[in-house]
Formats: sequence, C-alpha cells, structure tokens
Amino acid sequence: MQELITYLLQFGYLDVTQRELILSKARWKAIPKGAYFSEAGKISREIGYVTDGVFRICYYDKTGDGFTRYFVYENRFVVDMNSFRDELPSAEYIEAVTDCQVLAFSKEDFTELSNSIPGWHDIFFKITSYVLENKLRYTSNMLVQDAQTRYLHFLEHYPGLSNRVPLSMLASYLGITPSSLSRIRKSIR
Amino acid sequence: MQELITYLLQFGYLDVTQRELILSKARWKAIPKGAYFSEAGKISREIGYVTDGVFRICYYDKTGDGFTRYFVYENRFVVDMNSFRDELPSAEYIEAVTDCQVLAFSKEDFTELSNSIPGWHDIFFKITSYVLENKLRYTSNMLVQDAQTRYLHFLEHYPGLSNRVPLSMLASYLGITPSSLSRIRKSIR
DNA sequence: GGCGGCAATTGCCAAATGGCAAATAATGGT
DNA sequence: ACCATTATTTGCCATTTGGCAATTGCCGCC
Repeated sequence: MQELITYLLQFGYLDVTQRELILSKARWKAIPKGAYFSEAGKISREIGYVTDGVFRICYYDKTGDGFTRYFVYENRFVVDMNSFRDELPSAEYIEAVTDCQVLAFSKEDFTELSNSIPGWHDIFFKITSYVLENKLRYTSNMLVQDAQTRYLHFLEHYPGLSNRVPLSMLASYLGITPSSLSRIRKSIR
Repeated sequence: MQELITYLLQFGYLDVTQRELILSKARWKAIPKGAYFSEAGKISREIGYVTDGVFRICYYDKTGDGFTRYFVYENRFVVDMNSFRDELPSAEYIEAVTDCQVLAFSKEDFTELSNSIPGWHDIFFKITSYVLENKLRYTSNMLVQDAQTRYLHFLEHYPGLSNRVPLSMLASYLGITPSSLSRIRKSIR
C-alpha cells in the first residue's frame, strides 16, 4: 500500500496523519480477468489504484467488436472520471485484461478525504490533468505516424506490456487490424 | 464578457459577488493571426477564454513541419495546463489561426480567484477533466476510422470550423497529407 | 494425452493513403 | 491593380493497410 502513498506524494504533500487516513479508507478489491471494474451505462462509484494487473478502457460498436482506447496498469489510478465525478453513466467499459488487484475508494470515502485533506483536490487535479494531457498528446501523435512506428513507440513507452495483452486488443489500440499487427511483428523479427 | 460567466456556470455555482470578482480580473487581449498565445519551451503564464477566433495547439518536428494537435475556438479556455499549473516550460505552441480575442487571467489573478472563491477549484477540475476526457475519446476514435470518416465527423462535430482553418492544418489534425484531404473533399462534392 | 475453441499467422488481392511534381488558385504586400 | 508568395488541387505511381479465408498454434478442459 506504500506504493499508493509514494505515487500521491509525486503530486503534492501529505503528512503522516493524512497518509494514514487515506490508507484507512482503501479497500482491496480483486477483479478477475475478463470482469469489469466499471461498465458503460452504469455509474462508476469507485476509483481504483492498480497494484497488480492490466485493465483496458474500451467500448463495443453495434456489431459487437471491442475497441481498446487505452490500457491502465500498475501504479496508476483507474476510473471513468466523468462518471465518478458527477455520478453520470459511464461511456465505456473498464475491463480486466489480466487478473487484477486494486486499492479502491468509494465515492463517499473519496469525498470525505477531499473534505479532511486540504491538498486532496490539488493532488487529483494534477494527476487528472497531467495524465490526460499526456495521453492526449501521445494519441494525437499516433495519428500522424504509420502503424509500425506506432507499434515501436508502444514497445518503448510501455515496456513489457505487449506481452501481457492479447494482440487483438493491442491492434485496436493502435488503430490497425490484428492481421496487420501480426505482419508488423513478423517484419521486425 | 457575460459569455464567460455563462460558460463557468455550466460547471458550478457562482454568486453575483464572485462573478464580479472574476470579471474584474479578466483582461482583454488580442492575438493577431500567426502570433502565439503560448510558446514551446516557455512558461504559459496566462489562461485565456476565447471570445473570438481560432487557435491551434501544435508542434514542429526537426524538419520544420507543423503538426496541429487540436483547435480551440470561441467559448472555450485555451492554455497549456501542465505549464500554467506547475510553471513548467510548455511542450508546444498555441498559435492564433485567425485574429483572436481572449479574456486573459494571469497566474497571480487566477490563484487569487482560487483563494477567494471556494468553488473555483471544482469548476476548473470539471472543465479540465471533462474537456480532456472528451478530446481523448474523440482522438482515440479517429485512430480506428478511415480518413474520410474522420473528415466527415470533423465537419459534423465542429460545424463551420473547416472554413476558418487552412486545409494544411486540418490535414495534419486529421493525420493525413494535404493532398489526401483535398482529394477527399473532391470526392464528397 | 487428446479435443475443441479461440487467438494468431499467413497468402492473396483490393482499397486507401502517401510522395512527388506540376498546374492552378488564393492571398498578402506595395 | 500587380506581383510574389503560398496554399490547394491534381495526376501518376509506390507503399501501406484492410478484408477475407485458410492454416497454424496455443490453452484450458475433460
């Protein structure tokens, strides 16, 4: 659980009492491979800090094909922020790609922490805007690159992740078909 | 200036005194076409509410080619949030694509508002996370669509904008070459 | 250990997009 | 209004990627 505190401290100061208060609210939660942490159409009532495993944020089109928008893995928060913040239905699914462990905070506990800890807001503002800005920059850049470049950047930027997620999910994240990704892999070997 | 208040009220409540305080801090600023509101490498010390004109957030590669990541136009805030928040160098340029007018707040005034107005933080947390989440969703979706679909979605989603920005900037936003966009336009007529 | 089902690879061909260069149109400055 | 410059369009062809189907590989289950 110390990892969570270390992560939070990157974004703002918390004294020992505050750290203990935070940890006292955290609840371990296991999400088995294939299960959802949050579902489209439902309100996301928990925010999770991933201690083990990989999630993907995804949606399904009318034909049932799933599209992976991005992956969330160890030492990152996972949540549909729009849904969690305003208690609105989620736009998409958060699915465990592997068996996952998270430290979960309910909306109520999160709000209480936000009332008890003056810097809480700031910390989450920083985390949210920093992470989203970076994801957005990364994703926009992908648009102007060819598929192989995108794949190589993925390998660099998320070392080890390519071996933890199915090729089909990675392909849809990269915006290409599984066949194309398979061919790109072959051409690199 | 009322537009700014109307915009803010979408994200949280502000009483009359607070509204007046906000407006008292706002400074009109004109940015002529081609000028920068914020530059890569420099600290973004102002946040602007666009009342007139179109900006693009962009960067340049080593060969000097400019890539447009997205456009910001009337009734939206424009800022490099990572730079403004933490006073770090910006990663990219904010360039006026047309002559622009903004209501600008300095970092100092913004901080003062944040100290005087209890809901200020919440409002900006909502705006930032909401806008970034949506942009990110929109951009990831573009990855899995073909160029013509992306262009048609752009026309739908940003009506009128295609006539206000040069084709070359729109092409790089869409992740295609100017020639390809020109051909797509032709094929639609 | 064998079977069934899903995931990944591969071949073949079609469609989409890029690269380059030339032609044309639009724009800004004087 | 004219010129110079830049933006856009277009043609031609190369490259990339997709679609589909068949094959192979992998993994869990009995």
